Amino acid sequence: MRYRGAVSEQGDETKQRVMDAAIAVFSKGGWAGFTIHAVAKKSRVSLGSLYHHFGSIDGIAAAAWSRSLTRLLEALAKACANKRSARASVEALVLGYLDFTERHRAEALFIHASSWASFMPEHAERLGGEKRRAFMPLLVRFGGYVEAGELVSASPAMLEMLLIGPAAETARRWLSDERAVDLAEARRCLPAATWRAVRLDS
Amino acid sequence: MRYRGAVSEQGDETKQRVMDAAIAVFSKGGWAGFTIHAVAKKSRVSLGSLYHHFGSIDGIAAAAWSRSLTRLLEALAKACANKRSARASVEALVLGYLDFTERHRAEALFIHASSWASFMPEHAERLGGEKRRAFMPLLVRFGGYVEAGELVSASPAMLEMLLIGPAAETARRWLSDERAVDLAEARRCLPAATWRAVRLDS
DNA sequence: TGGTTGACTAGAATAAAGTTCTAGTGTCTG
DNA sequence: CAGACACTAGAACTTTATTCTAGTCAACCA
Repeated sequence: MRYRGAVSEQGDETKQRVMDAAIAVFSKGGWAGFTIHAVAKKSRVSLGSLYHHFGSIDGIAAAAWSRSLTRLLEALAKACANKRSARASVEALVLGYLDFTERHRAEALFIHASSWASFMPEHAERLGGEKRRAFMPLLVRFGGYVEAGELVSASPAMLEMLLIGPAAETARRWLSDERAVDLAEARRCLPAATWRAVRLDS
Repeated sequence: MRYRGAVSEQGDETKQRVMDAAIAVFSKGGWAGFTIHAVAKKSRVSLGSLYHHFGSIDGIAAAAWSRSLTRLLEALAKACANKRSARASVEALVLGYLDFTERHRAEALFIHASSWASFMPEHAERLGGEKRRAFMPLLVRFGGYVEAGELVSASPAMLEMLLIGPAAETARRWLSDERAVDLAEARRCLPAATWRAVRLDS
């Protein structure tokens, strides 16, 4: 009694376990340690299953990246969800990014270390689309503030750069060297600075 | 009559050619095509020489990354060099980043695609140090503006995030998909926005 | 109920990539 | 001139990614 539709629960569980293992393996040894054998061993899934589910080691990385990014964006959407003002939303977004980075270090590391341009063509396009879709709720929210004249008028893409640029750069640096950046200071400094960059009236 | 000090000109030329080849190879085929055999073929340097000069394929990537980053930071320093005001410096920095990205696409791609955390321990520490050193002139300049009360008071690291965060994020996006972001709009929008984020008095 | 199908698992065999090794060449230096 | 040194060369070897053959197991159906 294990079937439900075309894909079994067991297969799905296996996939989740593989992605968990991939992130753990990468987190411990970087690209150098990120081999399909290491992922197989860590997840206790055979090579055959790995290739059945993911097609290649890039496929594993792409799936794990995608899942991690989705989680990050969900966390950000949730962080802004109940905020009333544009300013509160912006600040919650920035803090949410920093929080996710600190609380889910391995996943954040994986997101930043493996930009989807690195997985070649086949994955790149699909992942780009997924990213765009996952970003939608945030774009809608902040697009609304632009319409309402509370944020600078700019294309969604530009707004995104201004909103997450400093937080993303900070996350990157912290992930590659925790001493390089003080997250506590970032939490104090970045939300207001980001707000200054995007608010409409000075 | 080819010697000058401990290292020959010929060896140095070879190294440069290898780094050029590495960047070209990566630019064309991403990580998937980035093999030591491909770099050897493209640069027309033998495997023996490659390993003599760089030690490993990671060593090649690290050297190319380091050289590219140095060039970027030199371009940024130059862009700010003759600017008098804090605002002009900030705006020149942002525009310089976007210009470098567009004019040296392959190198910019390499910088962003291979964050030094990816090359494991041995390279990571050295590269971190090199980056910090190369950043020095900019930190001094902008640190001066902080002292003078023209920029928000923040640690050098925080200031760096605010200054290059949005431009770096924009570069990343443009490099992975040129349609995703409009560089012309970025040039219009980011300098002023970055300035708003870092200027002291509102 | 017993055979067929399809998702999934398993790991040996193979192909591809990274690294090491031995053997040079040519130049400088004592 | 002889030894040391920087560099070049590519074959041999090792490690890693991928493919292939051979299963197991649950659902479905004649």
